[in-house]
Amino acid sequence: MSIVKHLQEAVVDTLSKLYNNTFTEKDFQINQTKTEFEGDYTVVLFSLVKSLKQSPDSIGNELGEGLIKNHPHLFTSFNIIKGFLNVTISDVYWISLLKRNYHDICFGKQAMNGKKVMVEYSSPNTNKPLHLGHLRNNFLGWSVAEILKANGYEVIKSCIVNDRGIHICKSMIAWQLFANGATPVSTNTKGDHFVGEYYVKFNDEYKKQIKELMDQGASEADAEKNAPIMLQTQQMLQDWEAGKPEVIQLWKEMNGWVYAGFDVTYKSIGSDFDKTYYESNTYLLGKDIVQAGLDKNVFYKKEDGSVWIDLTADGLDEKLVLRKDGTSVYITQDIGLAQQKYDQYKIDQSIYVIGDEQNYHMKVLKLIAQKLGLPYADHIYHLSYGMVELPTGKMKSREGTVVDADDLVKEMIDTARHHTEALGKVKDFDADELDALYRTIGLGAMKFYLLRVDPKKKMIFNPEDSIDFHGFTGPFVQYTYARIKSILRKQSLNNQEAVSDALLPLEKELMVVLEQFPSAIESAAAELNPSAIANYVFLLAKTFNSLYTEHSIANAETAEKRALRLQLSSMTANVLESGMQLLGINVPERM
RNA sequence: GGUCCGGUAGCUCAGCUGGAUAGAGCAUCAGCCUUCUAAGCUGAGGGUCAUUGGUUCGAAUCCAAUCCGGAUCACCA
Repeated sequence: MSIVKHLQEAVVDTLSKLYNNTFTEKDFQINQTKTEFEGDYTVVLFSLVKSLKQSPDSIGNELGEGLIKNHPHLFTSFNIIKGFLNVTISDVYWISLLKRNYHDICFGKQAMNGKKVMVEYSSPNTNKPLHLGHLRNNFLGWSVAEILKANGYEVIKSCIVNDRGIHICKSMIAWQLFANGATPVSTNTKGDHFVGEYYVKFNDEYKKQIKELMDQGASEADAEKNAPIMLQTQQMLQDWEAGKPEVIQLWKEMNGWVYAGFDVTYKSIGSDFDKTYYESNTYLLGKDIVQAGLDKNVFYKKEDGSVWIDLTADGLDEKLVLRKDGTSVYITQDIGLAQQKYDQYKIDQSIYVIGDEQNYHMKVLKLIAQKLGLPYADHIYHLSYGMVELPTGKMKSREGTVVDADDLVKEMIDTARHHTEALGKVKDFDADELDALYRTIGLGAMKFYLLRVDPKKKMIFNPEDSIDFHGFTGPFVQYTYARIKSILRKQSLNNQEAVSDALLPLEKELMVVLEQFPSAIESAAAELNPSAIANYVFLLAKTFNSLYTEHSIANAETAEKRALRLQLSSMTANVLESGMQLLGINVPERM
């Protein structure tokens, strides 16, 4: 149980005894005491003033004395300043907490709770390579999965690959027109980049044709509709749906190139999935659900045969769920896929990591599921994240400002190499060890940079800041870990006399932060917010570094102090490692 | 226009279930390596928490209005 919970219970209990009434933890507030005052945690008394008809100071005195009398092992002293009751937690409490947990690499994690969650993330299109936005998505999805696991959930990571549709046909047509049979192998190009080039070529040609048609007097709308390359693409989509062998053959081949490329990228950033869905397999799902919805009068059919749902009563619009020709739309297959996920895994919760431009769509999806009375409807959760923008504005492929994932990874690893070489601390590493280290640091910096911001908010990716390895960054935390490990390699951490007379302020401060790790994991899971972990881990590293510079660990004043600080160091290293692991970031033993 | 999200230091962000003098990092300036890794530490300057009004003992935090920015409202996915 956390110290805050202990304190809440103690206050409730003491208030009840003192004032012969029932209280709950909602009747008062507990905060961490500000550093300028004496004490560890603070009970805010104002809310009690009215019901108890006493001044804050008098309540504080009675409560403070009661707390110490009833819980002498927990609290040692108190003071009251302007209506705030500052309570000091006993060193005995902190030291016994330390003793129980300093060697526990699972500190803060919950036992399995028997619940299953699916986290869907990444969800790439197979017509172009992954970019910076995908990286935010991937890191978020991975981290949220780890955070949920730490809270006792069984997690299934899934990915839906957008492998069909008009956009895929665009790359295919362009390849037919312009490639002369070139392949990734013949051009020595990574498969996803190779295909992406043809997607770009399509758009260039398309624009050219539109301009030609307009020069001949066509309206813009007509030109867009009648450009030969667009007509060819639409024909190809129909051929694909009809299963025309040579189209299917080309589609499979080009998708194969892209998958090979994605595999490399996923491997390099450490992403993987337990289950991959392909839209080419799922796009017909959901039609039977539409029929069931018609039977239940949740949906209605217009004269032309198209099927709709009226969501105007819920503040949304009328939405199409089936075209007049009977083919399904985006939302139809999403309902179908949601059903399939539930049928296959009997999941208790389904989390979708999708950008906030789809807030409306996900709202509609959930609402439709609810209206259909589907059992998983209430457990659909859209983890909506904001766009990643550049200091110059949005990324635009047209202007060539899209930050490619592979390029960025490479750049980060290169930067890590430069920094490491300049510092020259690991000259004895062999080539493999160095590669692994550069990768750990480079990826650590990148993941931390993208995860440290609240997912809901759009964020600015500043290339210069992102390769900074100082301050609020991944390498800062990694460095702190490596420093501790360096000490622990040289010092034996035998399980003895860690008792100390009194914790020094910096020792206590570190202990207080360490104690908050379980709460940090819990609230990160409740909010599905990895940035809470990033902030926590940074605070912990910073607090440790202060202690480290101020007090010697290996050469402490006494043997007891030495044991205490070694245990604090060990626990800090464990928590840093666990916390970073929740972000999908590795920590190096040396750097 | 409707709906949703955001606006906090020069920049990037915390803080938002109301609490004490609004916090970090970067950048700027001044210090600290003969001792456990200086990718570190200590300190300084830097704020009309978009604006206005309301609720209250107390508002960056809650409510309302306004201004600014973004997303979305496709028989695209």
